[in-house]
Amino acid sequence: MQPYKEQEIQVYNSISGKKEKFISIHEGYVGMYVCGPTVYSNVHLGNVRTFMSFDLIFRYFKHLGYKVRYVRNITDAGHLENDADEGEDRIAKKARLEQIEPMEVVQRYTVDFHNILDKFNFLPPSIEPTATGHIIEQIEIIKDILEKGYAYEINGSVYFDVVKYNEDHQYGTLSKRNIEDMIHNTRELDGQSDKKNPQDFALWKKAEPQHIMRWPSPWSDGFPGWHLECTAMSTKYLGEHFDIHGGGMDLKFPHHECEIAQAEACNGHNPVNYWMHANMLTLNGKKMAKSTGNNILPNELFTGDNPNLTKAYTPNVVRFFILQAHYRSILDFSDDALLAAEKGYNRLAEGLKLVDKLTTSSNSSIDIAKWKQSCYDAMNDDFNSPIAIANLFDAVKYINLIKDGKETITVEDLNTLQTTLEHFAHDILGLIKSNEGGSSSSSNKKALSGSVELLIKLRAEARANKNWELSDQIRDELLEAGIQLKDSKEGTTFTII
RNA sequence: GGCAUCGUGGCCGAGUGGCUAGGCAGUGGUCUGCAAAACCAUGUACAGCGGUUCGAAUCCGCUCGAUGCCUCCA
Repeated sequence: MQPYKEQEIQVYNSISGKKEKFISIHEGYVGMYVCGPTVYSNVHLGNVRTFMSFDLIFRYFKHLGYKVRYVRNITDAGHLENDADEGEDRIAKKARLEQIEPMEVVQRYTVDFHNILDKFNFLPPSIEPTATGHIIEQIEIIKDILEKGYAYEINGSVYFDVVKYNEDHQYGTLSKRNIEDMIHNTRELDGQSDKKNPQDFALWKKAEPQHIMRWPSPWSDGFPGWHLECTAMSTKYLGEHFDIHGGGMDLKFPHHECEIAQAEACNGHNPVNYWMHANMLTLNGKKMAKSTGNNILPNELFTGDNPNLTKAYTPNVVRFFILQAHYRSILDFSDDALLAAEKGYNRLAEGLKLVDKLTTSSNSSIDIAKWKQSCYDAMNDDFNSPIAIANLFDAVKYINLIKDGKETITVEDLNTLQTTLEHFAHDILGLIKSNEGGSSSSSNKKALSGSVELLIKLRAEARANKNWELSDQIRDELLEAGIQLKDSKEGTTFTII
Protein backbone atom coordinates (compact mmCIF):
# COMPACT_ATOMS: atom_id res chain seq x y z
CA MET A 1 0.00 0.00 0.00
CA GLN A 2 1.42 3.35 -1.06
CA PRO A 3 -1.33 5.86 -0.33
CA TYR A 4 1.12 8.70 -0.90
CA LYS A 5 0.73 8.12 -4.62
CA GLU A 6 -2.87 9.20 -4.38
CA GLN A 7 -2.36 12.31 -2.29
CA GLU A 8 -0.59 15.43 -3.46
CA ILE A 9 0.88 17.40 -0.58
CA GLN A 10 1.48 21.11 -0.77
CA VAL A 11 4.20 22.34 1.55
CA TYR A 12 4.93 25.95 2.41
CA ASN A 13 8.60 26.45 1.76
CA SER A 14 10.12 29.27 3.81
CA ILE A 15 12.86 29.81 1.28
CA SER A 16 10.48 30.56 -1.59
CA GLY A 17 7.67 31.96 0.54
CA LYS A 18 5.17 29.82 -1.34
CA LYS A 19 3.34 26.55 -1.11
CA GLU A 20 5.02 24.00 -3.33
CA LYS A 21 4.11 20.49 -4.39
CA PHE A 22 6.00 18.02 -2.25
CA ILE A 23 8.20 15.70 -4.28
CA SER A 24 10.61 13.58 -2.29
CA ILE A 25 14.17 13.09 -3.51
CA HIS A 26 13.86 9.31 -3.35
CA GLU A 27 10.40 8.08 -4.16
CA GLY A 28 8.67 6.69 -1.11
CA TYR A 29 11.27 8.05 1.32
CA VAL A 30 11.35 11.27 3.29
CA GLY A 31 14.37 12.66 5.12
CA MET A 32 13.49 15.25 7.72
CA TYR A 33 15.76 17.11 10.13
CA VAL A 34 14.42 19.27 12.95
CA CYS A 35 16.57 21.34 15.29
CA GLY A 36 16.04 19.95 18.77
CA PRO A 37 16.33 21.64 22.14
CA THR A 38 19.36 22.94 23.96
CA VAL A 39 19.06 20.97 27.16
CA TYR A 40 20.10 23.61 29.67
CA SER A 41 16.69 24.07 31.35
CA ASN A 42 13.12 22.75 31.29
CA VAL A 43 11.70 22.53 27.81
CA HIS A 44 9.96 25.70 26.74
CA LEU A 45 6.27 25.42 25.85
CA GLY A 46 6.98 27.12 22.54
CA ASN A 47 9.50 24.41 21.86
CA VAL A 48 6.78 21.86 22.45
CA ARG A 49 4.60 23.54 19.86
CA THR A 50 7.38 23.45 17.28
CA PHE A 51 8.07 19.77 17.87
CA MET A 52 4.36 18.99 17.90
CA SER A 53 4.05 20.54 14.45
CA PHE A 54 6.78 18.26 13.15
CA ASP A 55 5.34 15.31 15.04
CA LEU A 56 2.14 15.91 13.08
CA ILE A 57 4.06 16.12 9.81
CA PHE A 58 6.05 12.98 10.66
CA ARG A 59 2.84 11.15 11.50
CA TYR A 60 1.12 12.20 8.29
CA PHE A 61 3.99 11.16 6.05
CA LYS A 62 4.12 7.83 7.84
CA HIS A 63 0.38 7.38 7.49
CA LEU A 64 0.69 7.91 3.74
CA GLY A 65 3.14 5.04 3.59
CA TYR A 66 6.37 7.00 3.23
CA LYS A 67 9.43 5.58 4.91
CA VAL A 68 10.47 8.55 6.98
CA ARG A 69 13.81 9.12 8.62
CA TYR A 70 13.16 11.83 11.16
CA VAL A 71 16.28 13.21 12.83
CA ARG A 72 15.89 15.54 15.79
CA ASN A 73 19.04 16.43 17.66
CA ILE A 74 19.83 17.26 21.25
CA THR A 75 22.09 20.27 21.62
CA ASP A 76 24.31 19.45 24.55
CA ALA A 77 27.28 21.67 23.72
CA GLY A 78 28.21 24.66 21.67
CA HIS A 79 25.19 26.86 22.18
CA LEU A 80 26.64 30.15 23.40
CA GLU A 81 25.06 32.73 25.64
CA ASN A 82 25.96 35.47 23.23
CA ASP A 83 28.11 36.12 20.25
CA ALA A 84 30.89 38.02 21.95
CA ASP A 85 34.16 36.33 22.65
CA GLU A 86 33.45 35.93 26.32
CA GLY A 87 30.22 34.15 25.40
CA GLU A 88 29.69 31.15 27.59
CA ASP A 89 28.30 27.80 26.62
CA ARG A 90 24.75 27.53 27.98
CA ILE A 91 25.28 24.08 29.39
CA ALA A 92 28.58 25.05 31.00
CA LYS A 93 27.02 28.14 32.53
CA LYS A 94 24.17 26.22 34.07
CA ALA A 95 26.63 23.63 35.40
CA ARG A 96 28.70 26.38 36.97
CA LEU A 97 25.66 28.01 38.57
CA GLU A 98 24.38 24.75 39.99
CA GLN A 99 27.83 23.39 40.75
CA ILE A 100 27.30 20.16 38.91
CA GLU A 101 28.88 18.47 35.92
CA PRO A 102 27.78 19.76 32.51
CA MET A 103 26.66 16.26 31.61
CA GLU A 104 24.46 16.25 34.70
CA VAL A 105 22.71 19.30 33.33
CA VAL A 106 22.35 17.58 29.99
CA GLN A 107 21.04 14.40 31.56
CA ARG A 108 18.53 16.13 33.79
CA TYR A 109 16.96 18.23 31.07
CA THR A 110 17.10 15.56 28.42
CA VAL A 111 15.08 13.35 30.72
CA ASP A 112 12.66 16.21 31.38
CA PHE A 113 12.33 16.82 27.65
CA HIS A 114 11.55 13.20 26.85
CA ASN A 115 9.18 12.98 29.75
CA ILE A 116 7.14 15.97 28.57
CA LEU A 117 7.06 14.82 24.95
CA ASP A 118 5.97 11.40 26.07
CA LYS A 119 3.04 12.86 28.00
CA PHE A 120 2.00 14.70 24.87
CA ASN A 121 2.03 11.41 22.96
CA PHE A 122 4.89 12.33 20.62
CA LEU A 123 6.33 9.68 18.36
CA PRO A 124 10.05 9.30 18.99
CA PRO A 125 12.21 10.44 16.08
CA SER A 126 14.12 7.84 14.07
CA ILE A 127 17.45 9.18 15.28
CA GLU A 128 18.12 11.57 18.13
CA PRO A 129 21.82 12.43 17.90
CA THR A 130 23.75 14.68 20.26
CA ALA A 131 26.27 17.38 19.45
CA THR A 132 28.88 15.92 21.79
CA GLY A 133 28.57 12.58 20.04
CA HIS A 134 29.60 14.17 16.74
CA ILE A 135 32.67 16.23 17.57
CA ILE A 136 34.82 14.33 15.08
CA GLU A 137 32.36 14.91 12.25
CA GLN A 138 32.23 18.60 13.11
CA ILE A 139 36.02 18.89 13.08
CA GLU A 140 36.08 17.27 9.64
CA ILE A 141 33.62 19.81 8.31
CA ILE A 142 35.67 22.69 9.71
CA LYS A 143 38.76 21.30 7.95
CA ASP A 144 36.82 21.10 4.72
CA ILE A 145 35.55 24.68 5.00
CA LEU A 146 39.04 25.94 5.85
CA GLU A 147 40.44 24.13 2.82
CA LYS A 148 37.87 25.72 0.57
CA GLY A 149 38.84 29.12 1.90
CA TYR A 150 35.62 30.13 3.62
CA ALA A 151 36.95 30.15 7.15
CA TYR A 152 39.94 31.47 9.04
CA GLU A 153 41.70 30.51 12.22
CA ILE A 154 42.64 33.04 14.81
CA ASN A 155 43.92 32.45 18.37
CA GLY A 156 42.82 28.83 18.35
CA SER A 157 39.28 29.60 17.19
CA VAL A 158 37.90 29.16 13.69
CA TYR A 159 35.34 31.51 12.18
CA PHE A 160 33.25 31.26 9.07
CA ASP A 161 34.08 34.10 6.68
CA VAL A 162 30.65 35.35 5.66
CA VAL A 163 31.93 38.14 3.42
CA LYS A 164 34.20 35.77 1.51
CA TYR A 165 31.41 33.24 1.19
CA ASN A 166 29.07 35.90 -0.12
CA GLU A 167 31.46 36.64 -2.97
CA ASP A 168 30.90 33.17 -4.44
CA HIS A 169 27.50 32.30 -3.02
CA GLN A 170 24.59 34.23 -1.66
CA TYR A 171 24.31 34.63 2.08
CA GLY A 172 20.85 35.49 3.41
CA THR A 173 18.57 33.70 0.96
CA LEU A 174 16.45 32.09 3.63
CA SER A 175 15.93 35.09 5.89
CA LYS A 176 15.91 37.44 2.89
CA ARG A 177 18.62 39.57 4.32
CA ASN A 178 21.16 41.51 2.42
CA ILE A 179 24.66 41.37 3.79
CA GLU A 180 25.36 45.03 2.99
CA ASP A 181 22.38 46.11 5.10
CA MET A 182 23.46 43.80 7.85
CA ILE A 183 26.90 45.30 8.03
CA HIS A 184 25.33 48.75 8.20
CA ASN A 185 22.84 47.85 10.87
CA THR A 186 25.08 45.92 13.19
CA ARG A 187 26.04 47.60 16.39
CA GLU A 188 29.62 47.35 17.47
CA LEU A 189 30.09 44.69 20.09
CA ASP A 190 31.69 45.93 23.27
CA GLY A 191 34.25 43.22 23.84
CA GLN A 192 37.20 43.07 21.49
CA SER A 193 36.47 40.36 18.98
CA ASP A 194 38.75 38.10 17.01
CA LYS A 195 36.28 38.11 14.17
CA LYS A 196 37.02 40.00 10.99
CA ASN A 197 33.38 40.83 10.69
CA PRO A 198 30.47 40.85 13.12
CA GLN A 199 28.51 38.62 10.71
CA ASP A 200 31.13 35.90 10.89
CA PHE A 201 30.20 33.03 13.14
CA ALA A 202 32.20 30.53 15.16
CA LEU A 203 32.90 27.06 13.83
CA TRP A 204 35.28 26.23 16.66
CA LYS A 205 35.85 28.08 19.91
CA LYS A 206 38.98 27.79 21.99
CA ALA A 207 38.08 26.95 25.58
CA GLU A 208 39.37 29.12 28.39
CA PRO A 209 41.50 27.16 30.87
CA GLN A 210 38.70 26.99 33.47
CA HIS A 211 36.16 25.56 31.01
CA ILE A 212 35.21 21.96 31.62
CA MET A 213 33.64 21.27 28.25
CA ARG A 214 36.56 20.84 25.87
CA TRP A 215 37.71 18.55 23.13
CA PRO A 216 41.02 18.40 21.30
CA SER A 217 41.19 19.71 17.75
CA PRO A 218 43.91 20.82 15.30
CA TRP A 219 43.35 24.42 16.42
CA SER A 220 42.92 24.24 20.19
CA ASP A 221 41.22 22.40 22.99
CA GLY A 222 37.74 23.79 22.69
CA PHE A 223 34.21 23.17 21.51
CA PRO A 224 32.27 23.42 18.25
CA GLY A 225 30.05 26.32 17.20
CA TRP A 226 26.32 25.97 17.56
CA HIS A 227 25.39 26.07 13.87
CA LEU A 228 27.87 23.37 12.99
CA GLU A 229 26.31 20.48 14.85
CA CYS A 230 23.15 20.53 12.77
CA THR A 231 25.13 20.51 9.55
CA ALA A 232 27.25 17.62 10.83
CA MET A 233 24.35 15.50 12.01
CA SER A 234 21.96 16.19 9.16
CA THR A 235 24.68 15.40 6.62
CA LYS A 236 25.71 12.27 8.43
CA TYR A 237 22.23 10.76 8.72
CA LEU A 238 20.37 12.27 5.77
CA GLY A 239 23.09 13.06 3.27
CA GLU A 240 24.27 16.22 1.55
CA HIS A 241 20.84 16.78 0.11
CA PHE A 242 17.63 15.93 1.92
CA ASP A 243 13.93 16.72 1.81
CA ILE A 244 12.81 18.74 4.82
CA HIS A 245 14.53 20.85 7.41
CA GLY A 246 12.40 22.28 10.18
CA GLY A 247 12.58 24.31 13.33
CA GLY A 248 11.12 27.28 15.14
CA MET A 249 10.65 30.54 13.27
CA ASP A 250 13.28 32.21 15.42
CA LEU A 251 15.92 29.81 14.14
CA LYS A 252 15.59 31.07 10.60
CA PHE A 253 18.24 33.63 11.30
CA PRO A 254 21.02 33.19 12.03
CA HIS A 255 20.98 29.45 12.74
CA HIS A 256 19.48 28.06 9.55
CA GLU A 257 21.09 30.69 7.39
CA CYS A 258 24.45 29.60 8.76
CA GLU A 259 23.64 25.96 8.17
CA ILE A 260 22.98 26.69 4.52
CA ALA A 261 26.27 28.59 4.28
CA GLN A 262 28.23 25.77 5.93
CA ALA A 263 26.73 23.08 3.73
CA GLU A 264 27.11 25.09 0.55
CA ALA A 265 30.67 25.96 1.44
CA CYS A 266 31.42 22.23 1.73
CA ASN A 267 29.30 20.73 -1.00
CA GLY A 268 28.57 23.58 -3.34
CA HIS A 269 24.81 23.24 -3.20
CA ASN A 270 21.82 23.96 -0.97
CA PRO A 271 21.37 21.01 1.39
CA VAL A 272 17.59 21.16 1.75
CA ASN A 273 14.59 21.14 -0.58
CA TYR A 274 11.91 22.33 1.80
CA TRP A 275 12.52 24.62 4.77
CA MET A 276 9.64 24.60 7.23
CA HIS A 277 9.23 26.89 10.23
CA ALA A 278 6.69 26.67 13.01
CA ASN A 279 5.44 29.93 14.41
CA MET A 280 5.63 31.32 17.92
CA LEU A 281 3.43 30.98 20.94
CA THR A 282 2.22 33.95 22.94
CA LEU A 283 0.59 33.97 26.36
CA ASN A 284 -2.34 36.33 26.89
CA GLY A 285 -1.29 38.12 23.74
CA LYS A 286 2.26 38.74 24.84
CA LYS A 287 5.59 37.09 24.36
CA MET A 288 6.35 34.39 26.88
CA ALA A 289 9.19 35.49 29.09
CA LYS A 290 10.37 34.12 32.37
CA SER A 291 11.48 37.55 33.54
CA THR A 292 7.95 39.05 33.49
CA GLY A 293 6.13 35.97 34.79
CA ASN A 294 4.32 35.72 31.47
CA ASN A 295 5.34 32.12 31.14
CA ILE A 296 3.98 28.60 31.60
CA LEU A 297 6.05 25.46 31.79
CA PRO A 298 4.57 22.36 30.16
CA ASN A 299 4.39 20.60 33.50
CA GLU A 300 2.49 23.48 35.06
CA LEU A 301 -0.26 22.94 32.51
CA PHE A 302 -0.74 19.42 33.82
CA THR A 303 -0.82 20.53 37.45
CA GLY A 304 -2.56 23.89 37.00
CA ASP A 305 0.09 25.36 39.24
CA ASN A 306 0.62 28.70 37.52
CA PRO A 307 -0.91 32.15 38.11
CA ASN A 308 -2.02 32.25 34.47
CA LEU A 309 -4.15 29.13 34.87
CA THR A 310 -7.38 28.45 36.76
CA LYS A 311 -7.07 24.68 36.53
CA ALA A 312 -5.04 21.75 35.25
CA TYR A 313 -5.34 20.50 31.68
CA THR A 314 -4.62 17.05 30.34
CA PRO A 315 -1.88 16.67 27.73
CA ASN A 316 -4.56 15.58 25.29
CA VAL A 317 -6.50 18.81 25.68
CA VAL A 318 -3.35 20.87 25.24
CA ARG A 319 -2.40 18.89 22.17
CA PHE A 320 -5.88 19.37 20.76
CA PHE A 321 -5.68 23.08 21.54
CA ILE A 322 -2.34 23.50 19.80
CA LEU A 323 -3.42 21.55 16.73
CA GLN A 324 -6.54 23.69 16.43
CA ALA A 325 -4.23 26.39 15.10
CA HIS A 326 -2.16 26.06 11.96
CA TYR A 327 1.55 25.57 12.60
CA ARG A 328 2.48 28.73 10.70
CA SER A 329 0.19 31.01 12.73
CA ILE A 330 1.05 32.68 15.98
CA LEU A 331 -0.97 30.91 18.64
CA ASP A 332 -2.14 32.67 21.74
CA PHE A 333 -2.30 30.67 24.94
CA SER A 334 -4.80 31.71 27.58
CA ASP A 335 -6.85 30.03 30.24
CA ASP A 336 -10.10 30.97 28.45
CA ALA A 337 -8.92 29.49 25.19
CA LEU A 338 -7.78 26.33 26.95
CA LEU A 339 -11.11 26.03 28.75
CA ALA A 340 -12.94 26.29 25.42
CA ALA A 341 -10.61 23.73 23.87
CA GLU A 342 -11.24 21.35 26.74
CA LYS A 343 -14.99 21.43 26.18
CA GLY A 344 -14.53 21.00 22.47
CA TYR A 345 -12.16 18.12 22.99
CA ASN A 346 -14.59 16.36 25.31
CA ARG A 347 -17.38 16.73 22.80
CA LEU A 348 -15.17 15.24 20.12
CA ALA A 349 -14.08 12.37 22.36
CA GLU A 350 -17.66 11.58 23.40
CA GLY A 351 -18.82 11.64 19.80
CA LEU A 352 -16.05 9.34 18.63
CA LYS A 353 -16.92 6.81 21.32
CA LEU A 354 -20.43 6.44 19.87
CA VAL A 355 -19.26 5.31 16.46
CA ASP A 356 -19.09 1.70 17.65
CA LYS A 357 -22.72 1.74 18.70
CA LEU A 358 -24.35 2.89 15.48
CA THR A 359 -26.87 0.77 13.64
CA THR A 360 -26.54 0.41 9.89
CA SER A 361 -29.06 0.63 7.07
CA SER A 362 -29.27 -0.47 3.46
CA ASN A 363 -28.24 2.96 2.20
CA SER A 364 -26.28 5.98 3.33
CA SER A 365 -27.76 9.43 3.45
CA ILE A 366 -24.32 10.94 3.95
CA ASP A 367 -21.48 10.98 1.43
CA ILE A 368 -18.77 9.35 3.53
CA ALA A 369 -16.28 9.04 0.68
CA LYS A 370 -16.43 12.77 0.11
CA TRP A 371 -16.00 13.44 3.81
CA LYS A 372 -12.99 11.13 3.93
CA GLN A 373 -11.30 12.91 1.05
CA SER A 374 -11.88 16.28 2.70
CA CYS A 375 -9.91 15.01 5.69
CA TYR A 376 -7.00 14.19 3.40
CA ASP A 377 -7.39 17.46 1.50
CA ALA A 378 -6.96 19.34 4.75
CA MET A 379 -3.71 17.61 5.62
CA ASN A 380 -2.47 17.79 2.04
CA ASP A 381 -2.82 21.54 2.14
CA ASP A 382 0.31 22.29 4.15
CA PHE A 383 -0.75 20.08 7.06
CA ASN A 384 -3.84 22.08 7.94
CA SER A 385 -4.75 20.45 11.24
CA PRO A 386 -7.50 22.99 12.15
CA ILE A 387 -9.45 22.00 9.05
CA ALA A 388 -8.81 18.34 9.75
CA ILE A 389 -10.25 18.85 13.24
CA ALA A 390 -13.25 20.70 11.81
CA ASN A 391 -13.84 17.62 9.65
CA LEU A 392 -13.71 15.46 12.75
CA PHE A 393 -16.46 17.61 14.25
CA ASP A 394 -18.49 17.09 11.09
CA ALA A 395 -18.13 13.38 11.70
CA VAL A 396 -19.35 13.80 15.27
CA LYS A 397 -22.41 15.57 13.95
CA TYR A 398 -23.06 12.73 11.48
CA ILE A 399 -22.63 10.17 14.24
CA ASN A 400 -25.13 11.92 16.48
CA LEU A 401 -27.65 12.31 13.67
CA ILE A 402 -27.32 8.65 12.70
CA LYS A 403 -27.76 7.70 16.33
CA ASP A 404 -30.97 9.75 16.48
CA GLY A 405 -32.20 8.06 13.30
CA LYS A 406 -32.12 11.30 11.33
CA GLU A 407 -29.47 10.04 8.91
CA THR A 408 -28.54 6.54 7.76
CA ILE A 409 -25.32 4.68 6.96
CA THR A 410 -24.40 1.39 5.32
CA VAL A 411 -22.10 -1.20 6.83
CA GLU A 412 -19.32 -0.34 4.35
CA ASP A 413 -19.63 3.39 4.95
CA LEU A 414 -19.65 2.92 8.70
CA ASN A 415 -16.51 0.91 8.34
CA THR A 416 -14.88 3.69 6.30
CA LEU A 417 -16.00 6.26 8.83
CA GLN A 418 -14.60 4.27 11.71
CA THR A 419 -11.26 3.59 10.04
CA THR A 420 -10.81 7.17 8.88
CA LEU A 421 -11.59 8.51 12.33
CA GLU A 422 -9.11 6.10 13.82
CA HIS A 423 -6.47 7.23 11.33
CA PHE A 424 -6.99 10.94 11.73
CA ALA A 425 -7.80 11.29 15.40
CA HIS A 426 -5.30 8.78 16.69
CA ASP A 427 -2.58 8.08 14.13
CA ILE A 428 -2.22 11.51 12.53
CA LEU A 429 -3.31 14.06 15.09
CA GLY A 430 -2.02 11.87 17.90
CA LEU A 431 -5.01 12.41 20.16
CA ILE A 432 -5.33 9.35 22.31
CA LYS A 433 -8.57 7.58 22.95
CA SER A 434 -9.63 8.99 26.25
CA ASN A 435 -8.36 11.66 28.55
CA GLU A 436 -7.79 9.26 31.38
CA GLY A 437 -4.46 7.53 31.76
CA GLY A 438 -3.51 10.05 34.40
CA SER A 439 -1.81 9.35 37.65
CA SER A 440 -4.45 7.32 39.41
CA SER A 441 -3.91 3.61 39.12
CA SER A 442 -6.51 1.26 37.74
CA SER A 443 -7.24 -0.19 41.17
CA ASN A 444 -7.94 3.32 42.46
CA LYS A 445 -10.26 3.87 39.57
CA LYS A 446 -12.06 0.66 40.24
CA ALA A 447 -12.57 1.61 43.87
CA LEU A 448 -13.83 5.02 42.92
CA SER A 449 -16.21 3.86 40.24
CA GLY A 450 -17.51 1.14 42.57
CA SER A 451 -18.43 3.65 45.24
CA VAL A 452 -19.91 6.16 42.84
CA GLU A 453 -21.97 3.42 41.22
CA LEU A 454 -23.35 2.61 44.66
CA LEU A 455 -24.38 6.23 45.19
CA ILE A 456 -25.95 6.31 41.75
CA LYS A 457 -27.95 3.24 42.69
CA LEU A 458 -29.09 4.78 45.98
CA ARG A 459 -30.05 7.97 44.17
CA ALA A 460 -32.02 5.99 41.59
CA GLU A 461 -33.97 4.34 44.42
CA ALA A 462 -34.63 7.72 46.03
CA ARG A 463 -35.85 9.07 42.71
CA ALA A 464 -38.11 6.09 42.22
CA ASN A 465 -39.61 6.90 45.62
CA LYS A 466 -39.83 10.59 44.63
CA ASN A 467 -37.48 11.40 47.48
CA TRP A 468 -36.13 14.46 45.61
CA GLU A 469 -34.44 15.85 48.68
CA LEU A 470 -32.14 12.85 49.06
CA SER A 471 -31.54 12.38 45.34
CA ASP A 472 -30.60 16.03 44.88
CA GLN A 473 -28.34 15.91 47.90
CA ILE A 474 -26.42 12.98 46.42
CA ARG A 475 -26.17 14.73 43.08
CA ASP A 476 -25.09 18.12 44.49
CA GLU A 477 -22.61 16.82 47.01
CA LEU A 478 -20.96 14.57 44.45
CA LEU A 479 -20.66 17.57 42.18
CA GLU A 480 -18.94 19.49 44.91
CA ALA A 481 -16.55 16.61 45.32
CA GLY A 482 -15.75 16.89 41.62
CA ILE A 483 -17.97 14.15 40.26
CA GLN A 484 -20.68 15.06 37.83
CA LEU A 485 -23.66 12.78 37.29
CA LYS A 486 -25.19 12.60 33.86
CA ASP A 487 -28.77 11.39 33.56
CA SER A 488 -29.97 9.98 30.28
CA LYS A 489 -32.57 7.52 29.08
CA GLU A 490 -30.07 4.67 29.29
CA GLY A 491 -29.35 5.44 32.93
CA THR A 492 -26.92 7.55 34.91
CA THR A 493 -23.19 7.82 34.25
CA PHE A 494 -20.54 10.01 35.82
CA THR A 495 -17.42 11.93 34.90
CA ILE A 496 -14.71 13.39 37.02
CA ILE A 497 -14.31 17.10 36.42
C1' G B 1 15.92 52.31 13.28
C1' G B 2 16.07 47.89 9.43
C1' C B 3 13.86 43.16 7.70
C1' A B 4 9.80 39.66 8.04
C1' U B 5 4.98 37.85 9.34
C1' C B 6 0.28 39.14 10.84
C1' G B 7 -4.42 42.15 12.52
C1' U B 8 -11.22 37.90 11.16
C1' G B 9 -17.91 38.07 14.88
C1' G B 10 -18.18 38.16 22.78
C1' C B 11 -13.47 34.62 22.93
C1' C B 12 -10.02 31.05 20.30
C1' G B 13 -9.09 30.21 15.39
C1' A B 14 -9.42 28.43 9.50
C1' G B 15 -10.12 30.31 4.77
C1' U B 16 -10.52 33.50 0.68
C1' G B 17 -11.37 38.15 -5.45
C1' G B 18 -18.47 36.62 -5.77
C1' C B 19 -20.38 30.28 -2.80
C1' U B 20 -21.64 27.47 5.55
C1' A B 21 -14.98 26.86 8.28
C1' G B 22 -14.81 24.67 13.11
C1' G B 23 -14.72 25.04 18.55
C1' C B 24 -16.22 27.85 23.11
C1' A B 25 -19.74 31.28 24.99
C1' G B 26 -24.86 33.29 24.01
C1' U B 27 -29.99 32.38 22.34
C1' G B 28 -34.13 28.91 21.06
C1' G B 29 -35.66 23.76 21.24
C1' U B 30 -35.64 18.23 22.67
C1' C B 31 -34.97 15.37 27.07
C1' U B 32 -35.75 15.72 32.66
C1' G B 33 -39.50 15.56 38.94
C1' C B 34 -36.40 20.20 38.77
C1' A B 35 -31.61 20.67 37.14
C1' A B 36 -27.03 19.36 35.05
C1' A B 37 -25.13 16.73 31.03
C1' A B 38 -26.14 15.36 26.12
C1' C B 39 -28.21 16.27 21.32
C1' C B 40 -30.53 19.58 17.49
C1' A B 41 -31.07 24.63 15.54
C1' U B 42 -29.12 29.59 15.33
C1' G B 43 -24.55 34.19 14.24
C1' U B 44 -22.98 37.38 7.61
C1' A B 45 -17.28 39.15 11.17
C1' C B 46 -12.77 40.16 8.54
C1' A B 47 -7.93 47.05 12.24
C1' G B 48 -8.56 52.28 9.90
C1' C B 49 -8.31 55.28 5.41
C1' G B 50 -7.74 55.47 0.21
C1' G B 51 -7.21 52.81 -4.70
C1' U B 52 -7.91 48.66 -8.58
C1' U B 53 -12.49 45.73 -10.00
C1' C B 54 -18.99 44.43 -12.42
C1' G B 55 -17.81 42.80 -7.35
C1' A B 56 -12.76 42.84 -1.92
C1' A B 57 -12.55 40.83 4.16
C1' U B 58 -9.42 38.51 0.12
C1' C B 59 -5.20 42.43 -4.74
C1' C B 60 -2.31 47.47 -4.25
C1' G B 61 -0.82 51.90 -1.21
C1' C B 62 -0.67 54.50 3.34
C1' U B 63 -1.72 54.77 8.72
C1' C B 64 -2.15 52.41 13.36
C1' G B 65 -1.27 48.02 16.25
C1' A B 66 0.86 43.03 17.40
C1' U B 67 4.60 39.27 17.07
C1' G B 68 9.39 37.50 15.49
C1' C B 69 14.41 38.41 13.84
C1' C B 70 18.41 42.01 13.58
C1' U B 71 22.31 40.16 20.22
C1' C B 72 21.20 34.19 23.39
C1' C B 73 16.15 32.71 22.83
C1' A B 74 11.60 27.57 19.92
